[in-house]
Amino acid sequence: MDDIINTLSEAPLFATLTPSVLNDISKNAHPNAHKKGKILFIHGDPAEHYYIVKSGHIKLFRETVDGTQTIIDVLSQGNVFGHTLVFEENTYPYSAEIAESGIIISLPLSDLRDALYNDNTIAINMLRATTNRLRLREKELEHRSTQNASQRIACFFLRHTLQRKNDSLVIHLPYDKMLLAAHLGMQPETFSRALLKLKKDTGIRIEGSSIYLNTLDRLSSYVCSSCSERFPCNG
Amino acid sequence: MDDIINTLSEAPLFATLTPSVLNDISKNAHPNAHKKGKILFIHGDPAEHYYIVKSGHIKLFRETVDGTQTIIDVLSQGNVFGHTLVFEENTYPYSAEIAESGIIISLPLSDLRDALYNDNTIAINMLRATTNRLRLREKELEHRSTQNASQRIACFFLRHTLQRKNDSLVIHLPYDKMLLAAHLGMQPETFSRALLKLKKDTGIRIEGSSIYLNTLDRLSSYVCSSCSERFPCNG
DNA sequence: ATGGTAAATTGACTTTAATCAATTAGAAGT
DNA sequence: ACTTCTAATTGATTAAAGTCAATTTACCAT
Repeated sequence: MDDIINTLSEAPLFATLTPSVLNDISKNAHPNAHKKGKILFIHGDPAEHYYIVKSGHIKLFRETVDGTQTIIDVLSQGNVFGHTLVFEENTYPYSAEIAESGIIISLPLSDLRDALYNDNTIAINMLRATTNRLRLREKELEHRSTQNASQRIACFFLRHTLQRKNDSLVIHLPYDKMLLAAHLGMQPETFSRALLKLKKDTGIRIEGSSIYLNTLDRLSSYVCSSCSERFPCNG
Repeated sequence: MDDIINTLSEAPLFATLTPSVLNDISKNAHPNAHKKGKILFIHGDPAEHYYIVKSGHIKLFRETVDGTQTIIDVLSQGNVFGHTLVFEENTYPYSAEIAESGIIISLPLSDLRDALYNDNTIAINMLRATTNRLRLREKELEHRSTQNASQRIACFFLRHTLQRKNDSLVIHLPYDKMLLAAHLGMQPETFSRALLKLKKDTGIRIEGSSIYLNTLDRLSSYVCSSCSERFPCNG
């Protein structure tokens, strides 16, 4: 149980909460091991739980009648999802599937709802987090019109290295290329060709799912020239 | 001053607030008439005010070094913007320009900040509003990959008629076609041709900036087949 | 180790939208 | 009404990504 509280308090959403509030929120938390392919919920299901990723990867997506999938997001360790459905009787606005096996903690929305109405810090934290996410989406939307396929891939690499805060210029793709392609809004074939072009244009080295960057400078000038923000951004 | 309070209370963000809180928030509100082309603030400026549109249209946008603009949103009567910068020392994440002359009310972020930390309902309202906006962006992102130019235009028409809640099947474009094209993420030339195609495909009638729809059915089956939501959606 | 399955790549081709250039239509101001 | 400037349309062409099909590669289970 301490373990769960620890995981919770690592998320910015809950970081600043008092131990007693944290306890309230997590009293009905359950960690579950899930295998790749497992569906957690489907777009339109009544929302009763929200989740925290302890390990593995989750794919949030929606699909049209004819089966075309769009990836909303791919979440990894520490990310929270489903918590925006805290209001009233709500349904999930997307489906969630385990993309890489791992442990997911589920928590009842009702507990969060209670805490939210009682404790202003939770509301403030959630507002802050949601605003950040909104900013990310706006930037993503910008990128879809100003950046080509190769640039979007390179942008992902840059953001990925910045997030990890390590000086290493080696990237190990966190999940397979098909999913990454979908996440970046392109076909696998396009991804493959765009990555090749990126290699030619910037001199990065590619070995399977390991990418070796030479310098961040080279990449950032390749990418960020067609973005409204300067490198390094808070992507 | 009553006038200002009225405008404020029409926004969902402030609708449920008590008169005394509303008063606190609006005590330093100033309505200003602005002409088309006027810049309210620029991406990167320190954020000190947020705004409510009383009339006219505001274009929120960002631009890359080479001058390419991306439209984040086009706001009209009743919309609030800039309020998400309520936290700490922040800078505007986009620029705002008057797209159609009108009256804009400016309010200091500091007043909102004070109210936000004191009154949980404001935080909750803002969270709700921001979550809705996030959902819209997610859907927009989906549309960019699943819908073609004609469908995106038709989708705009549908959402526009639904919002107005009138039975009339006549649409008067709220702002000029160049801006609408940019808002939908396409070039003016593409817009022009896509509108022509939409006319051929669905039999709508176009007279300058007036669009006459025959039925919503025809349009919605044309559009919503490549969307993950059924018509009518909450777009 | 190996056979089977899915991912990834590559090629050929099509579709869609962007771009460049020219013309026409419209609106605002004098 | 006329000038002027900008918006809107249309045409011709190019560029980018999607699609369809065929291989090759990588990985998992036995």
